Amino acid sequence: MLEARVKQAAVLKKLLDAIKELVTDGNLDCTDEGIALQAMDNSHVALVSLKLVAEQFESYRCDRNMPLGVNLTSLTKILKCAKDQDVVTLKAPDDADSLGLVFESPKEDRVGEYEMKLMDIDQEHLGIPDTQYDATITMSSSEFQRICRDLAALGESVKIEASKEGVRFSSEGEVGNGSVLLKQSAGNDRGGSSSKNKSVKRDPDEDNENDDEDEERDEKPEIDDDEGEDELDDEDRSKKRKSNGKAKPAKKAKKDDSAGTDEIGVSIILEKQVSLTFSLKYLTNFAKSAPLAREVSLHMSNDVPLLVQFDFEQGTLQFFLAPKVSFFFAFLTVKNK
Amino acid sequence: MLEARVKQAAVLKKLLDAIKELVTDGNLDCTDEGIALQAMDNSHVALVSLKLVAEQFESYRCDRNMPLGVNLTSLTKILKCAKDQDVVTLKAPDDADSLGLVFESPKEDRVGEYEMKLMDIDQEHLGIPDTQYDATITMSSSEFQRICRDLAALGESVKIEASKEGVRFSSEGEVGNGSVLLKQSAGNDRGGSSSKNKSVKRDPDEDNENDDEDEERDEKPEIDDDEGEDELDDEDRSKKRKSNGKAKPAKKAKKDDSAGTDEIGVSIILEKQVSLTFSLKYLTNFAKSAPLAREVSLHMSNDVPLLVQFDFEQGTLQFFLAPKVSFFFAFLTVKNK
DNA sequence: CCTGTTCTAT
DNA sequence: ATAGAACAGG
Repeated sequence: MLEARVKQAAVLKKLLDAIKELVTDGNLDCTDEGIALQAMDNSHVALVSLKLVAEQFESYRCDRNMPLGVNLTSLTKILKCAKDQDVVTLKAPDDADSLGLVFESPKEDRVGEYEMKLMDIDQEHLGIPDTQYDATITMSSSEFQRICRDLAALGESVKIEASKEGVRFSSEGEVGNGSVLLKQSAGNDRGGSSSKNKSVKRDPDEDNENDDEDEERDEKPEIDDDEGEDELDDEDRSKKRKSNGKAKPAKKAKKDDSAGTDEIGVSIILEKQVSLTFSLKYLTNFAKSAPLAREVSLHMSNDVPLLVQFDFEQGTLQFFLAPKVSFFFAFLTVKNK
Repeated sequence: MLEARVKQAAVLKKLLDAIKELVTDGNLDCTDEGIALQAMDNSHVALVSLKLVAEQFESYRCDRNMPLGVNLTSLTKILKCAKDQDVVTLKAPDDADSLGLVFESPKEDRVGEYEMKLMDIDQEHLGIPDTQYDATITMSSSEFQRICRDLAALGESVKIEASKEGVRFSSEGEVGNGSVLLKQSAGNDRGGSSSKNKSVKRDPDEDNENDDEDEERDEKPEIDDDEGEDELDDEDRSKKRKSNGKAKPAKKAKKDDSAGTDEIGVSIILEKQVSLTFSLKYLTNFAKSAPLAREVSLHMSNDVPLLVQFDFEQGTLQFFLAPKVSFFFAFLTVKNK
């Protein structure tokens, strides 16, 4: 059986607001590690991957793996019946054909009990390669959302160009053209923009791109001084980012944040310059996850699907989208061979 | 002639927002006691009864009884021309074929004068029995609204079950089932839940139900200790509640409110357990009156129309709705025989 | 955290 | 025109 307790209904609500327009049905894969959902979007262009880790539930118990086929529209409706600060308990017996949800007000004077019918969903479990990306941009999620909204007013697609100076989003359309250039924050220029950060994530055997890395280094020797330290930096940063979901006190997620302020800034970890074009329709949809996390990271390599990732306290939400010249399925399967 | 002065246009606006969707036309029955409106809803399923008492107007004068047939949609339009704190004066000569409305800004630097055409409406004046109910639930009007909205997302109808532990609203539908249990507030458990409260409202000659009352008493002797006191309690409480409309300072309407806080809590006065099913479409409509009053009271007896009542400073707004097994008209006429 | 307001989408 | 969602303020 499954019994998972979530402190704040708000998290689940935001999650569903974030993905319900992209995916209408999906399996909640419940294991002892947590709850995951992975699904192609309705038009099979984008991939959504959600992970809620068991440790971050208030309590979590899952005796055996079970995929719970849920209609996300229905689940959204039911979650609307919870107040933001209600404690949510998800319950499903082993042979469940329905998912139980209990919403308890903090004062415990109000209990909502709901039961949602489940459905059988044939799950093509998609292998997502743990790719290394040529460029990783970390920025304010709300700024990302704003840019997508703004540019969507102009055109259908956006070109994202990442260089070490910054990242440029540009779009063209009937009424005109537009572009937004975000400069890398000063502080991040030190910690980011160079090659060492990524080496943390990179598999040691992927050496083919190291030449590029060196090239990049040569171009900016002045920012490579504290390389050894940065490896630690990066690990540290990602930890903090994770615990940073919507918690206000943990504002200085990056210790190397430019100003001592709570501003997020833009950090670019660049292996090599990339320039990719994506459908704004999808990006704006991804950007709806902004309420979940202060930061978003965009992971890009040329001719490879974009990864848009939101790390929040309870887990991670990832969106994959093929560039307009689509290698998406090739990309997805390449890793499994 | 009629000349009635209302301190705050906001009250009238909220009133019309509350009922205009249910009733499009109706007679404003003006007497020296105040202004009343009573009408079946458009589909003749629910009954709306509004009373504005003369004493609660800033000034009130009505020389002779006159029914003013108004189209509530038109009245709503005209009231939109008033600011919330404008002083409203309703004027109608004895032979009126139109109703005059004057909106004066508090600073008296702005005067709006409007005239609305009246219509002749054949008024079947419906006798509403002053029934005693088996269960009376008092709760936050906004919570009531919330619950109706939530459950309306699941199903067409709601079952309301009142017991001394609390009240349960439940609904079933395609996507699943849901229920909300509100526990009676601790403090209210003392004042409520027993039989004596209703004796305040009951006509002395209605003795047919007293047997039931005694039976109920025998079943729960432990809560009958402070009976004599409670009669006073109830009178006191209803007075306070009435003066409580939307006035923020008068928060502790119930002196026996559980916490000393400004929370409303749930109070249940139970003669015997009831379980009734109602159309959520109508309840959500009734719940639109929430802005008028912090509290709403639900009065129920088995197989008898529900009374949903909002008491506000200037008067009372009542809604009657037959349970899904409809004895409504039988109920309405039974008292007139 | 709730209320009131505004905007948008239907 | 209305109702829901997002936002700001208290």
